[in-house]
Amino acid sequence: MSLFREITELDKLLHEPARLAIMTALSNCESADFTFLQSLTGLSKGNLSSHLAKLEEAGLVNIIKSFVGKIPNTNISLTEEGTNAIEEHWKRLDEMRTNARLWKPEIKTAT
Amino acid sequence: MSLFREITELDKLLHEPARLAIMTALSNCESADFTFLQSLTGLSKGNLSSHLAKLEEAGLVNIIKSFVGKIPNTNISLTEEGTNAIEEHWKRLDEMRTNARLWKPEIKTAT
DNA sequence: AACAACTAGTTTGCGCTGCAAACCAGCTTT
DNA sequence: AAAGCTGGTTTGCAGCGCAAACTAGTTGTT
Repeated sequence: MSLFREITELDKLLHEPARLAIMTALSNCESADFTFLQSLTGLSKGNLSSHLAKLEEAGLVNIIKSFVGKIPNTNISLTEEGTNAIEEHWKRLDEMRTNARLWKPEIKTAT
Repeated sequence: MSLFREITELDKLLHEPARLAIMTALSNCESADFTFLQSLTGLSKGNLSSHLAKLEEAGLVNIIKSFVGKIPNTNISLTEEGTNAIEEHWKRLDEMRTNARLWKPEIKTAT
């Protein structure tokens, strides 16, 4: 029961599909640049930009802007906090599902 | 890459934490009543009511109202469509994660 | 040199949605 | 008979995600 209640406390910041994809991707590489994430997720530049801004504000990602030759480049990586957060998030999702699977297939009432 | 794009096509109706919890719960029992779902999820009656209304509108759950003695009782179960939808949703989440895990831990660029 | 088109993003505006709070109807206890 | 349960529904608004518009600089093209 209690494991289920946790799902309603899931961090919306991480659970939003676009950001879940971004964070999951970042958790499996050292870093990625803006354009890579854009083609990975299929998001528009605008959406990606604002999602990244939110993740940065929350302290979950580091965003480093530089120039590669003459061309601006935005490199994104997880902070330690971000790494922990996305790991924890997937753990909660797993727990919810496996917890439900332990049920007997009966009719559930409140009493 | 393509598996990742799917995440941005995740059904928002199902992905919302409260509804994900409701649907996952229902997928592991024959049916459940309103009060059971409320204590399971910790949602207020108001929220639960409107979430269920949306799921019903979408044809994902059946809602049967009756009286148990003198007390009204609302019983909720998945439709076949609902059963398929939640199963498919979890499958997509799994695919995203496992796909990311296959990556080499390098720096990802667009080129 | 001037102009169009492209790269790499950011900002803005609005429609939708989830949530809390208010409300409703009937039952029950005092 | 009134206060307080149970079992919900409706309402209002704040916040969010998205598309479109915009910014800033680079690379052809003529």
